[in-house]
Amino acid sequence: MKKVTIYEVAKEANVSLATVSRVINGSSVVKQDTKNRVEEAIKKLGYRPNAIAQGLALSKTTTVGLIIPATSISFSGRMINGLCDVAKIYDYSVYLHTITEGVTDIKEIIDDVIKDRVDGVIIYADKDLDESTKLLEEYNIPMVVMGNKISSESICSVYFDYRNAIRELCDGYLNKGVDDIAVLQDHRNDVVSESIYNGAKDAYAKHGKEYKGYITVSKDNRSTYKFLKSYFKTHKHQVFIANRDSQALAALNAATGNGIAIPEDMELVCMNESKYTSSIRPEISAFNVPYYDLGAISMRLMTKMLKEEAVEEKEKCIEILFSPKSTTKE
Amino acid sequence: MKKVTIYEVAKEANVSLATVSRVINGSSVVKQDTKNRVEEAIKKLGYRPNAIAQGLALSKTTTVGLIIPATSISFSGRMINGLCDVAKIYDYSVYLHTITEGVTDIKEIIDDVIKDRVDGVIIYADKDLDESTKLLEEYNIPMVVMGNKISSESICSVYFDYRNAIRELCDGYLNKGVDDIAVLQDHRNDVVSESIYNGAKDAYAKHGKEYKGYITVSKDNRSTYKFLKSYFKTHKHQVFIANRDSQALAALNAATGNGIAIPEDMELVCMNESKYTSSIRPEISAFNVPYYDLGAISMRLMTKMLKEEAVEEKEKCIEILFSPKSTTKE
DNA sequence: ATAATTATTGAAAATATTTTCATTTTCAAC
DNA sequence: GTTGAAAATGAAAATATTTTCAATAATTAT
Repeated sequence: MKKVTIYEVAKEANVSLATVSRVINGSSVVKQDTKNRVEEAIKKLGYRPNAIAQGLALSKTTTVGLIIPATSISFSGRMINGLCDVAKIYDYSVYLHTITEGVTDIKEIIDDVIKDRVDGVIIYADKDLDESTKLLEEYNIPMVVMGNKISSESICSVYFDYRNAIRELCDGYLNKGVDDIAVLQDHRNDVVSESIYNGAKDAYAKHGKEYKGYITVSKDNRSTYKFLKSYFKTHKHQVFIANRDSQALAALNAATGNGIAIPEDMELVCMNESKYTSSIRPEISAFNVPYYDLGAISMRLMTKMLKEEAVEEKEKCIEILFSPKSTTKE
Repeated sequence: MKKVTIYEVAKEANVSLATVSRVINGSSVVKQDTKNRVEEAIKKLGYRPNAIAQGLALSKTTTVGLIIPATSISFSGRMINGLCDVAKIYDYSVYLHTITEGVTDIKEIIDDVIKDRVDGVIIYADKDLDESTKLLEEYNIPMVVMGNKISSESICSVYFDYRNAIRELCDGYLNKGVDDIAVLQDHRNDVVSESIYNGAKDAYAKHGKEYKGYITVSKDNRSTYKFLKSYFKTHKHQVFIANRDSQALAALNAATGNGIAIPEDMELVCMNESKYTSSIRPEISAFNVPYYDLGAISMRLMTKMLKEEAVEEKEKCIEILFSPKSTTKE
């Protein structure tokens, strides 16, 4: 229908394309008088710059590709939100690509982002990076990895300090003489599990003990409950730490179902506070994991890489805070 | 660094740009022999088409803009997943834009998608559409609305049949003589709340009764629990229906905390089954809301609109299925 | 073998912008 | 009123593709 280009604007304002372009891009050299004329013409004709043509002319698209495992979206909505908010501030558009484990060929996604000529790629990877991301380095496409400590010439990373969080938690318990601490994990073999394991080990080592309280279950929640229901028939711990909120729910229900009172008989701690961990009773302790910040910081880092501002630290470790159950007062 | 264009490929294969373009786009007219030569050249040089230049030449970007309220991401991860999966099949790229209520100016997002020259826009809107989306119609940009029954010349919509779901649920109870059915809702005034209300009203009307069991609370979960904890001190219902899974959790905990046994004293039903509703005990009944399908169907509809295939129905209502608690066997 | 037809290929224009470099205008200083 | 410098502007090339239309090559029918 109506298709207004810079050319029409130029004609309307009686100037050249170059001048219109200068006005659009806020170049300082153009005279106030002509600037006004151009701006009027733009408004009158309803002109809107064409990002595609700009992208072609500049060989730069002000877009970034966000690659995220489908399963992570549910618990990382705030991360996406933070990322998008910051992208908006710096005028970047975000391409979204989801990975379905065992189905998606990551190589295809990489092909896509290269084809779309994104300026940078942000990827959520709680495991080692896929081989195909190497291609991005070859193409000199800056990359930010979220959720994992990985870095190289063109890669920055932002991740949570689970290790320290659980180290301090365990240390606190050990100081009080509480040393039967169990950690529940699914067998995903991700970096969070690993950090948690290492953090606990650290704390035990500090106290001259060996850590053995690691319990592994399937990642399916229904079977988590099932497993724990029978597990708690024969086991009881002083402290029980669950990674995901749904696992904490399962643990809570399985424990109370077996007559184990929370927190009297067993303290339950969840590594990821959520609206679910805060809408159950008895209240449980949880760590507040600032996902919004993860996304926001990652995107900010990306803009720095793209604008070639100084990146003071290529690896940003975000602290996660223990929020004891008392924060949720009735 | 290395920047291979169609021009280099042409030179390498000893053909013209036009021929390379034809090979890339799978045109049938090109001779097998030259086709092979071109394909070899492409592989040898590692050529990758530039979507930006294609976009400019074709005035069509094979991209769609996805606009979604930030708060919806957490419960609609599968929707995004379904949408992206289908987008991938049809070779569309997805731009993601999040709305933070009270903060984001939707007009700016619309400006962005127009600037990016997306071919279509898919928006999750559980309320009426923002005025600024009118601009998309002016620009003839096809639109699919998810979560709300809205349609016009250039707008299709896909939504869940909450109304019928709850109508049948209530009807079933009323048939058994159970008529004290309470519905818990936050005061978001969205289309889901409205459907639920209307569905209940329908059922009661069918039985010649007036529906009055509507309970409204704030949307903050902590206060939901708080509210219900005191509510259940003085009230008790035969059936209690919560919309969101977190509300169901709060209700479950508040009820049992007041000595109301679920399901013996009161049946609890959640309109949105999730991994949370299935990891709690006692088990509660819930509706399985196929979010993946919502996204997938919406995207498929979009591709139809963009390829100008026949769109047989502009409004697609997706059935949601009751999955009684017994499905989660221990 | 030749004309007619069909299949294949290439040249050039079109897509909407930015940017370099050259030109023109403005304005102060002489 | 020149001159010179600085400020403002414009012409044209560059960005990487697709597509139309014309030209050439191959094939078929005569």
